[in-house]
Amino acid sequence: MSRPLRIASWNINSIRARPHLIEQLLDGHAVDILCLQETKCEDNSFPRAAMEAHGFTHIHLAGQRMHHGVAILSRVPVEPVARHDWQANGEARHIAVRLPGGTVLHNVYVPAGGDIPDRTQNPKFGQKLDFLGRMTEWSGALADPSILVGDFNIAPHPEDVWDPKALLDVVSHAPLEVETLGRLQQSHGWIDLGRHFVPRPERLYTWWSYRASDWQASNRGRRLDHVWCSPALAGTARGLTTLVPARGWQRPSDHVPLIAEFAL
DNA sequence: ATGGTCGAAAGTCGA
Repeated sequence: MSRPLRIASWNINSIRARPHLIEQLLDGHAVDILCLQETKCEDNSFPRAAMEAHGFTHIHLAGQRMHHGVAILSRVPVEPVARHDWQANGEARHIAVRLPGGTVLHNVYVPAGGDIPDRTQNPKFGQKLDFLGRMTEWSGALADPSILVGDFNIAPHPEDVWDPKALLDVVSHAPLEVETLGRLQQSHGWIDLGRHFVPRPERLYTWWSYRASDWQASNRGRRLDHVWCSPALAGTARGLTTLVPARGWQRPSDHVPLIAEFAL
């Protein structure tokens, strides 16, 4: 039997500003498929040749100027299947491909949602909830065995944040958005591989703010990035690595990569 | 402790 397929998910915070991070990830880890969020560039300025030089010859992009943007880079043949616009506003936040064998891989960048967890005071928070609501309608009708990765911008459990009390009224851990994400998870029975492999109450984070003077010493992290899979695929999941040291690399992203292994 | 730091862009804004 061939070795498991390694699928990485990473909010890179501008692909053009951080090509060195891709190099460093690939030097240390065998990645077959790389899902990126916040590429922040239009498709015609994506560093396609540099990625092809790493063997990612199958490149599928949903980018836009300045903000957002997602990409799936693959060494193995994959077929593009969808680019959902769940807000119907043109923002590039989703791309999906079909893997060999038929599993569909979805890469999503959920809206951050602004600062105040109340849609009447903060329309961005309402947009985040509505985005998740439309994802839930979509997810409830999903027939294919699927993998859903990305920056969900929500840390659902108390152990997913450094201080659950301090973050109760902070967007990313507010009860309303956590409940809304829970409905999305229930709509398909999604398996949260982060907690499948690192059960609570162990703490697990994937993001640390740039604003801390020493991210490692203060360790005020949040688990905003996720890999979910269909129940039918749970038995194929072989592991999920959260590459925490990447937060300490040169000119880092504020998010670290997740690397999931599937024996598909 | 309402600052703190990034990127894209050339103002600030979004994160």
